[in-house]
Amino acid sequence: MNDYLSRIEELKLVAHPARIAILDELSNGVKCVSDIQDFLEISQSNVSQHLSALRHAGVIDFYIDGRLRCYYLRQPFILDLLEIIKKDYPAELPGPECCPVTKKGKYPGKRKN
Amino acid sequence: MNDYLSRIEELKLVAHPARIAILDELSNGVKCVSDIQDFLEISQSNVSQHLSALRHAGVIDFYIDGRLRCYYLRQPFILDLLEIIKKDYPAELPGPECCPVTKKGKYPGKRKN
DNA sequence: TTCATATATTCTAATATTTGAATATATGAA
DNA sequence: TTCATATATTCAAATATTAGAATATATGAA
Repeated sequence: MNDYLSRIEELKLVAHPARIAILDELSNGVKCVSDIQDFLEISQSNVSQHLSALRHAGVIDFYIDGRLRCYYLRQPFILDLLEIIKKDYPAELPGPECCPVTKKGKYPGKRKN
Repeated sequence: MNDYLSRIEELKLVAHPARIAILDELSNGVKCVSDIQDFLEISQSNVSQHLSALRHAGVIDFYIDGRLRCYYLRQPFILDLLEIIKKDYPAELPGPECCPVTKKGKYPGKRKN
């Protein structure tokens, strides 16, 4: 229940184009900051800020190779998330029965009106 | 690509405890606003605002039964999202090889330092 | 009609997020 | 040492999100 809420927090943190792009890249393996910068069109400090936010949330982590920080994915949840972000879906779910023109129908719940 | 970005927008919109709770409830079938209010502990106008935001994004829709607005899920993507939000995951992914104490290792990328 | 119920909208204050600019730090090379 | 590279941090401005209060609207019942 608490875990459920923290997953929503994580979702919120991650729901950003640059962050998703970073995570998508990391899902293919370790990347250092400069390599991440190369395919993102944002400033160095901004890349760093995104990495920092993701790291503080435990979504990613890094190890060091000389001057390079080698970032990698830590949260398994992210892999599934990336997958469904890229998946194709039908335009919409089959709806409940209601008139397609007037959009009127019967409420199946117990509330009486 | 454009679709990919709009899915991230949708993710951002949806990454909120009340909205996830609403969508989770709707994933079990049609609900009218009052029934949604009953299990959420937020004001009527706030429920309405969340529903309005979700509807404008095409995530949900409604039909009418008298004074009731019967909301239902429209976006198939949301069902998969709800599923992974509730799924259990191992604490972390198997990391790349690096010293667990000093956190030092070799960068596998082509960048030379 | 009039009323009560169901729901939406508008406005506003509080708060959070995002970004760029400037600056700081750490490390390997010379 | 000194320097250049790789990366982080801090600050401030711009912007977006959230929630409550007040009010509006639509509908069925009386």
